[in-house]
Amino acid sequence: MATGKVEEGSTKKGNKRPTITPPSRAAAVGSLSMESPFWSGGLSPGPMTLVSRFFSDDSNYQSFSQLLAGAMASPLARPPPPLPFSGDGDGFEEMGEKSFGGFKESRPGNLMVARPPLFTVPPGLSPSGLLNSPAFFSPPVLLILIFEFVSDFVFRDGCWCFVEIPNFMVMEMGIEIDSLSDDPYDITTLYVLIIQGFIFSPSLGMDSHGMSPLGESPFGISHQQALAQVTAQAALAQSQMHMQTEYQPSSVSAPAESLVCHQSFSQGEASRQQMTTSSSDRQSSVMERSEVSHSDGKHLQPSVAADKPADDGYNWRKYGQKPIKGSEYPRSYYKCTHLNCLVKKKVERSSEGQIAQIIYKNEHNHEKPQLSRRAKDGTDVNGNLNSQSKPEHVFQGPAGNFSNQASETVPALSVLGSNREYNQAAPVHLADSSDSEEQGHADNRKEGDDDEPNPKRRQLLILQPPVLSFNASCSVNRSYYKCTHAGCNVRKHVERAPTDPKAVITTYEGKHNHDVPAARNSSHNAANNSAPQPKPNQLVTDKHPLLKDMDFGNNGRRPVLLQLKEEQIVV
DNA sequence: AGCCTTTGACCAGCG
DNA sequence: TCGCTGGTCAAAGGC
Repeated sequence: MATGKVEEGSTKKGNKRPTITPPSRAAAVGSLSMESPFWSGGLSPGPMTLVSRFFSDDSNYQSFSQLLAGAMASPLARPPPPLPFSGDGDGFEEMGEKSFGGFKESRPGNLMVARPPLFTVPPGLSPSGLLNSPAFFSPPVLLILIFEFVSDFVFRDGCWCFVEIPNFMVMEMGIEIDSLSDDPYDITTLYVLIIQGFIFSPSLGMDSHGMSPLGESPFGISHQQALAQVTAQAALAQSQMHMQTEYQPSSVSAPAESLVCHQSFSQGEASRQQMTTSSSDRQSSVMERSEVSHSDGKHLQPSVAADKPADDGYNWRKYGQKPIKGSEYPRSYYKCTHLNCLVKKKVERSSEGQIAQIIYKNEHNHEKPQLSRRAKDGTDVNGNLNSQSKPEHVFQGPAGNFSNQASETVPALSVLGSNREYNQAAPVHLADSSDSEEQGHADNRKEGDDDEPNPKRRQLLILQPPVLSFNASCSVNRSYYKCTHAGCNVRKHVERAPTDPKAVITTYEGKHNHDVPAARNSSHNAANNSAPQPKPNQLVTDKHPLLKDMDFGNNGRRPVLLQLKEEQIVV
């Protein structure tokens, strides 16, 4: 595949870190054509291929939207889904036909870059080069940018600009481009594949093996590797949901606490980054929330590479570690710090430093510690019911399965993260999977005693992009809304962020199948400034502490919120 | 001061 | 019995 090559750069520690060289213009030009090798062989390109194309410097193919356009125009493409909502004149309410690279594609009429860039890359630096920077983009930041606004890069006015594209297009692309089913999980997978291509490849690329069917990705990470990571993340989220079943209406989605929370990055590295003011601020706002510090140059790796295993809500004390043959990462042994609790867990990491497996022994004989006090004194103050870990829970990464077995296999990734393992455990909550802070943010939801995860909830968990879960403490101020439109099952879950009473985490479930009730638009919108146009099954964080300093240029154009009926649930 | 991590040593099981 | 590996202990040091 001639999309680009991976070069090696050196890190501060002397480790080689791949850098990305954008593919040649010639290679990218043809990508616009349906007859191009991009689509040749009847095989649709994988996400990494898309990403590589996306990073092309070719002026004729510089927009991610165009990639999407190509996907939309694929003969395999399904008809675009009906717009779930009408916009606010911002360009989502209309579908039009535009021509890109000589073919027509169906896309919103005003999808073109019409507003100031939301994110700007300094001139002379392409997104690929930008992402090559050790910590320019912390995963959470980029994920937020992408998931929150489903954005797009275009080269404009000498800068790479981060602009907005409709969410549904990406979803559609996810289905068509990668020949994935219309299973939302697959869609999510694609999401993350793409994003991970942006974010994680430079570090993961240190391991050059792993050729995807499409060839080695220009990011040094194979499709399978990325998929494995995504799978693991989703599985982790699922497992955590399973293990931490809360008192929560089954129909209400739960934040995927663990997914990205395991994403780790170096705060110190971040602080050294020289970037545009806006981006810097945005990043720092997130970085400050992350306790993860990777001074070893692995900052760009998935959170799972963090020193601490994914947060599971309990406090652990490491009591030993053993070197593993063939791996530079030792196996770590942890004990639950709760008095008389015999639960232990061992954490094994892959050759890349990712958590490959977490094995639990015994059951907790206590409630899950509550975040705020737990981190301080280790006291379990949880007044909530909690479920017990099954004896011998086995959390596995990419190779694991999600089934509930005697040896339960659950995703180790995140991520996420000690909260550095938004397998806070990766939030996508942005916490890191460390047992302190992240746990502090970790969900303190009550664990249920039903061993069988609610199917719907599981689906929602997977559906949610592993990005915006903040391990909110949901024990208080947990409000639920339901769209009152006949036949519309969209629900909204609003909860306050644990760290900032002004911050609200809004989770949408479902997709509106109707237009916005015009009469309600203005008033409701005014009353709910935290009501972005809901994206299907997407976690939307409104003025969350992690985002409050982030100005995405979305002011004044927030989509109106559909009428929702509040379902106050008192726990 | 308390908690945690690190790390070397010890012990047990297994081939 | 020996060597290897897994699991644990406990002292030392850091935060």
